[in-house]
Amino acid sequence: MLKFDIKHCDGLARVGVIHTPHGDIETPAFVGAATRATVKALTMQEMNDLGSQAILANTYHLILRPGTDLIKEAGGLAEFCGWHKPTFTDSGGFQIFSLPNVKITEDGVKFKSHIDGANFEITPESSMQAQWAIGADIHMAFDHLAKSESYEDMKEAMERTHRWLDRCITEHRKLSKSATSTGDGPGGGPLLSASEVGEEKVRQDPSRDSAGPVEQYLYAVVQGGTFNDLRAESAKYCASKNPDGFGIGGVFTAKGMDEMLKTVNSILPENKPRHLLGMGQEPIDLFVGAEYGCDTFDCVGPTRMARNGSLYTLDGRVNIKNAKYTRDFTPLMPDCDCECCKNYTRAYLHHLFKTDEITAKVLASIHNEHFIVHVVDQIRKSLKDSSFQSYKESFLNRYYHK
RNA sequence: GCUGGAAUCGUCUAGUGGCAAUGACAAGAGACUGUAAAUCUCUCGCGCUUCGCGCUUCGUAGGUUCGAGUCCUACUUCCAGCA
Repeated sequence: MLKFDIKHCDGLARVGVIHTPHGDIETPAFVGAATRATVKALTMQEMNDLGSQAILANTYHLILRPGTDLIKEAGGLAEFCGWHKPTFTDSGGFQIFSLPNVKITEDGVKFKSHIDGANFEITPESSMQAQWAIGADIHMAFDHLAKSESYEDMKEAMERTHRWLDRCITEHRKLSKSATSTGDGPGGGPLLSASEVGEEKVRQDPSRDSAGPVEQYLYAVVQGGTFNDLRAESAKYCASKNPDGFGIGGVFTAKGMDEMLKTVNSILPENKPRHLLGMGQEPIDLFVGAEYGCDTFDCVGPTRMARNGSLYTLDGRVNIKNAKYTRDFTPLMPDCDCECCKNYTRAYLHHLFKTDEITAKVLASIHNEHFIVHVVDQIRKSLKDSSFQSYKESFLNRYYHK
């Protein structure tokens, strides 16, 4: 079972530590989105330097390219991409449901690769197998996203997610048993990573289904959309299955999120970590998420917006491509201690974006990722010293110009 | 000097009698939440009461025509070939 220590509580909010085979995550924490085993525009060294504690890769993308067998052969995700800290994988459910022409059956989902049109099928079982081959520390159950916001569709998606969760858990246990019974010792204990076991040993053991750590963990995913009765039902069901932790999925805006999280996180067991899937583009998402009991977050927003020239500051987002920054020789954010703000001016960033230099996206991504990671770090600190409410109020007032 | 060819929005470009005028780039602005996203959208002659209306535009000046960026004449400039 995944070890999660809670150090401090304040209402639903909590400060804790998730102990993974690749190290600890101090929570609340923002997890970098490394969909294709890379945080776009950034090296793992840069991610480490800006303070990131963990990354999340995507099973769907890695199945298509380079293929999960290749990642297994490489020694698992951490070895493959050079990130020797905690890793998550998303199941691929969310991506597949956003593709056109998907065929959903009770068994699984048939779809065409967005790259070359090749036919694929992912089932709860195959998603688990793929995630074990990738070998991240924490896996997400393969869930079903609703095709619309309607109650009927949400209910259907939630119920299928629950049935699929049962299959995910069965398959996960099977794979876990297989991993622990093939020579690497039962459990191996925390902090026993593939690299510590020894690359050669891992690579030469064809009987293992995973090249990652011997212990890998599964989060159930809570669905139910904006309907609190469905959320409650989903949280109860997921909790009853006793997974290692929980993903909260299908959330797209901070509006109404507080009530939803109150419902869900009051039901989920307190002693297991909760990951709010896909939220964190807006600082308010992180404040509300942490306040109402979420421990980790991931979001593509910070790096995507960085690549598109929209940069976070304490006074709100700045579109650095705007003409008004041509002669602005001040740092993007004077109080920021990221590599970008410490060394470069707005005018320089503006120039790099206008000339479409790769460095523009690199520096912007360093800043945005650092900003969001840092906001969550500050939330954690403020919860520890009981200054959360005042920090939240002053930050949000300034950021959203209230 | 002769003979061809060319001149259209900041730049390049489409246009062959119904046109405020095509496309690209540049420029200006906006969007982005478990990444088919280094992507996408909007504006881009001027002015308004802006799902429309008015005005002024395709080197310059005339002409033909109901109507001209498009046809004719002259001129200006540029390009190519020949002297």
